[in-house]
Amino acid sequence: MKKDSRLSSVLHALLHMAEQGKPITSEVLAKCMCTNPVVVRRTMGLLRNAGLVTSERGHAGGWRINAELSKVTLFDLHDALGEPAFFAIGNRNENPNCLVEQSVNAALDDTLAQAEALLIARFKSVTLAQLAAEFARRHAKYRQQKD
Amino acid sequence: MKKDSRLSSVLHALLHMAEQGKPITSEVLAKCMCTNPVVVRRTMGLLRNAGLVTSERGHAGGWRINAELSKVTLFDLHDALGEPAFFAIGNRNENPNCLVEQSVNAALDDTLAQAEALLIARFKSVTLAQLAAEFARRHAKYRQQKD
DNA sequence: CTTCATGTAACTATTGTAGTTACGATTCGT
DNA sequence: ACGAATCGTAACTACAATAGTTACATGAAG
Repeated sequence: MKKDSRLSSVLHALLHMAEQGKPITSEVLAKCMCTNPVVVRRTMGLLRNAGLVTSERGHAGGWRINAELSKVTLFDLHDALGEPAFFAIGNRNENPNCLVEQSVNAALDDTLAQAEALLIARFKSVTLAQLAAEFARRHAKYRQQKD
Repeated sequence: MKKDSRLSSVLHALLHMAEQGKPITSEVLAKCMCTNPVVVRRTMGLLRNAGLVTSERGHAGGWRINAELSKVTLFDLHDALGEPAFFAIGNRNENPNCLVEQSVNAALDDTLAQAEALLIARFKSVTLAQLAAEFARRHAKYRQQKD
């Protein structure tokens, strides 16, 4: 299956929006992410439903962040996107009668649950503010190398 | 995307094969897993390529385990299946020029890498023998409840 | 009232497993 | 030698979810 890159997308968009004070249009975000404005609206719309961003139509319209960067975590974004599945592997049959299959499912479920718990814990611990700071570091280093 | 259930499938098949001394046909395995013999052959063929099972054609043919149960781990099976992707989420663009996107990718990559390391460690620590033992426990309990 | 934007529906493209059909290639029993 | 049982494999369809595209409606600002 094709990987879901929406979390990656919205993080990219949100950090660019954080840099700018004014609203950014779907058109600009789309160009910046090598895609189409409709895809941007569709994805950002999920964040709007969750109250994390606002959108305005017409002249000087666009998208704006509606939350403190230090209070929005990757988990919040993943949640706003509808909690897409983390894993590309899973059980063949979730409710088997076969005891063999039940044992197999239990073993895989247990392992995946641990990995998911780790992912969720990490997602909850990373904020937009931290990512913005990390970007600032990269940016400073880049400018330094350029000189 | 549809989840990859091949690891689950081959575990189920291998444990049934371990129970039986003689070869099991694709037909029987298929029935047991509610699928088609061709799907079984296709998937089990990957294990044969890795030397974990053997197949024989003709009368009294079928599939047989070709390894010690205590030496085959979930990792070995995942490897034999061609190391399918663990995750259903990922970066939009793996080699971006944009420094913002690089920061985002680095953060996600780091988190996913940790979860993947955990999965791999667990997969390496679980053997077919352990799963067979776990099944035996379930089986005993089930027979006890039935009495 | 025109232009700039978002909102949204509808359709296609993509990607990989799963399922199905068909047929070829072996092996064994008689 | 024949025929049935099995695997081997190609080719095609089904499916599911995101991504991409086209088209058009809606609303806000000048």
